[in-house]
Amino acid sequence: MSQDATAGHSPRPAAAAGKEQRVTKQRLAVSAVLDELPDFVSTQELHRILQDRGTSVSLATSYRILQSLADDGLVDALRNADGEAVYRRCAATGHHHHLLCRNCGKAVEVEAPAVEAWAARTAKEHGYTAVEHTVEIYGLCPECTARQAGG
Amino acid sequence: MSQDATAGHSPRPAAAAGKEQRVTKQRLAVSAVLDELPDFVSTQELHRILQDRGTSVSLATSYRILQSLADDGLVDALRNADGEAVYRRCAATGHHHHLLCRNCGKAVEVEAPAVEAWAARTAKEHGYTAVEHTVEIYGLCPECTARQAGG
DNA sequence: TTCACTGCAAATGCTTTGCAGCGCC
DNA sequence: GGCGCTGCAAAGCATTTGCAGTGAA
Repeated sequence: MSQDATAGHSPRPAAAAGKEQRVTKQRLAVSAVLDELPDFVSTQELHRILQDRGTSVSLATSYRILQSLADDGLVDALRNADGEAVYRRCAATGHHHHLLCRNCGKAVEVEAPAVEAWAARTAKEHGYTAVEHTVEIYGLCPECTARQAGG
Repeated sequence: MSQDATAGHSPRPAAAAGKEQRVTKQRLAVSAVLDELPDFVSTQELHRILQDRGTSVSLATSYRILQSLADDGLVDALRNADGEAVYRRCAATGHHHHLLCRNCGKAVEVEAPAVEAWAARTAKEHGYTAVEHTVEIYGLCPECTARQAGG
């Protein structure tokens, strides 16, 4: 269980060490994309988005910037089910979850106040702090359900 | 969107497919180790333990066996903070979720009847069928919380 | 006997790192 | 002008896969 700078929030004093953080266009580009995406993105995905915009940033640099941001607590970092590192801007603006069709991929955004409350309560019961959660619902959307029923 | 046998529980009918499961000494050895370990082990770790015991099993086979066990719902499978797949014998046989410490990896199994109900209701509202869901809560366990607060 | 399982090693894909040049401060 | 940042490509590592031999049923 080696645990270094991988996931999440290490509340660390900002600007404690002597290393300063330079403002480069690559860093701004990454930050801008994160601002616009409400959900977690993998580094690979973010890199692809940057390419689409023309603000191409090297893949290695994308990794470095995201790690650096996570290290400073400016973004949330965790792993998705595939084991990829995923990041999200820390501000919890419009937290929501997804209802996904496992056949056509269609996604519906859903809110889950009950789940939020449950997660918070459960975590507190066990003494856990700095809590965060992921919830995904997989199923067949109406169209795909009909298609499968039909034949 | 590859979400198959990765994290958590996919309630699937046991022994549904035509493939039978043969009882080999490798499979028994892996199963025996899992029985003795109360916590999550990575495949690499389990492989090392097997070597120490003399019941050496190939690394690739270890991967295959663990995946197969997880596929049959006989073990819990998820990812630790390093992105490694980790497995543990399923204490609770029923459907449940996890409360994970993002610092030390400690896991607590929790039940969430409210979440189950919410997921089912939400899916139905949107006309989704054959529903399944994943829920994970990440936070800092009491010990790690104290450690971080202290210094 | 049959065919799933196993072991080996090469392949895959995400992530990290060394090094030289560039640009922010 | 100094030094952190970037890009490139190769390295590193966990995990997967092809293939042929072995053993469970």
